[in-house]
Amino acid sequence: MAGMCLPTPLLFHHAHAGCPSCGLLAWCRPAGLNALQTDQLFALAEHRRVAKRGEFLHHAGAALKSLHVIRSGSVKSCIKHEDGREQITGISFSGGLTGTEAIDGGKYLCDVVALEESTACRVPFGEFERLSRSIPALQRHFNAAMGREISRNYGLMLQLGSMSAEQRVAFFLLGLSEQLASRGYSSTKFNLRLSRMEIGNYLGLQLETVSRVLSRFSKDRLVAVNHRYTEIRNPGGLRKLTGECQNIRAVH
Amino acid sequence: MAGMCLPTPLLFHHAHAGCPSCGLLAWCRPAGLNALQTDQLFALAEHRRVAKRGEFLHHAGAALKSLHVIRSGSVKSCIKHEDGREQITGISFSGGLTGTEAIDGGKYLCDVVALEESTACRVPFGEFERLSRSIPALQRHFNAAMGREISRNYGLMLQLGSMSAEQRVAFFLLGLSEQLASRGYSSTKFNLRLSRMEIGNYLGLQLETVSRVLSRFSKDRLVAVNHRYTEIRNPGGLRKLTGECQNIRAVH
DNA sequence: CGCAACGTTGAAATTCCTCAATTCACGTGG
DNA sequence: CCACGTGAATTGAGGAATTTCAACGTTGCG
Repeated sequence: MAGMCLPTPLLFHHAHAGCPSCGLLAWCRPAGLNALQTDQLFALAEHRRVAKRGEFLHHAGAALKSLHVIRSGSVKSCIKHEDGREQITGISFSGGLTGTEAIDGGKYLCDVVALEESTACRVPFGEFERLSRSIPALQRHFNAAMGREISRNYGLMLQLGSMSAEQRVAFFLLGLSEQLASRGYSSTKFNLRLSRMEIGNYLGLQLETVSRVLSRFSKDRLVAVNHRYTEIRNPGGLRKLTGECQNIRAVH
Repeated sequence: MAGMCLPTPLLFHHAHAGCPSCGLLAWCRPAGLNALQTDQLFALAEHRRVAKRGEFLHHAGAALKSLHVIRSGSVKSCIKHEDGREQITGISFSGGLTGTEAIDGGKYLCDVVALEESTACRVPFGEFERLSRSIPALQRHFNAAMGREISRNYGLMLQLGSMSAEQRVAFFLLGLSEQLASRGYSSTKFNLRLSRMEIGNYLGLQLETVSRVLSRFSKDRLVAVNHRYTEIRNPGGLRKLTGECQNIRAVH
């Protein structure tokens, strides 16, 4: 893991209406907010928080102050045990929301770490909650985002609970592909931002198993893999492996 | 599986202030609502929906109309695949909230099925959402409940991802014990409401494995098991097995 | 009583993990 | 520019844990 554990004093830029490809905007666009409401939400947030690979958006155990909406790049969320073991619980791309697991207890349960050069919008939760009361569409959208997180995890549990190594990896690749496609990237060719170990951790497998499965897929012409560069050659074949469970996404 | 798939016309009683041990009350009590607000919430809900073992609170795929707060008994939530496989994603007792996974897509993803004679309060989601805007404490509490669901699933994922069969079963029993204790039941002696198969499904194990692990625990005097009647004899021993991860609960 | 569902137990098969050796990519410093 | 070290990835072999298949006992219900 490249992550270093320093408190990270990151760069912030303050809100301005012209933030064209803002993650927060991407996040709230589906909410159907009008211009005024969008401005209100914008005024709340600190925009363009920049994090290099391995830097933390927040640490597990810290008091919940803000949620983060990913603007660009990608992050992983992971729970840490006292005994040092770690479990990746999610991977978020632009438009993704992190920190919701902290709302109940008031403390983050997860470390959230950038997987590459990434930017995020930081939304103070208290003020956000207050604002969302006066904007029904925002509240609605927020509830939906929480619900999405819940249902996503259900899918993941299905995976971890009852799928073979091959199925998990196939599922993972397809989910990634779908995610990237919905963000406007190629759905068939991409660079993995995760090491074999991280993938294994996410899927409940050992890194060697991940590697072996990828090799097998490679041999069967389902994918072409060169270290982290990945090309999906036969999505249908992968999908057949997973047993037609495409209705539940693996990656958010 | 005992569940039968008929549309279930269940009994309903309408709200009255004197519903003394109401699940909805249990749910909203921590929210710190005043008498008037409690009345408003009460007026919204249909109370004491009765379901016998195997009956459905709602079916996967149906449009989200209501959330349910469990009042007594227990229910399981499960996702179903097209290919027939099923995965239990949660078990809820009194005070538990179900249906949140439907908020995003507007459709329930889960079947919610009574594990025993149970009662629930049915809360129409649209009206609830509206009411919660005018009662900050309620909104807060609802967000917390959603967050709890999310963090609970993280714990479950940790379990499914990287724990041995023994650890999972130990974890499961301890979680159950803790849950029952917090509901005022004995924490050491209880009747499992789940078959071996259901437990296995929940934990990502085969039913035979569950049975074997329970036998082993029995031999080691960690528990005494007679079919579904279960007695925890040595909680410390179980806890040691799990590797001190008691901070994340397995059962809600 | 007899059937059906549940639970237990054993033995064989399989999957996945652990340990270990090797290669590859990449950055550093001589 | 090349040697070197480091971390990531691949591959193999052996072993452990879990699943699968199968037999059998128990319980409850029609």
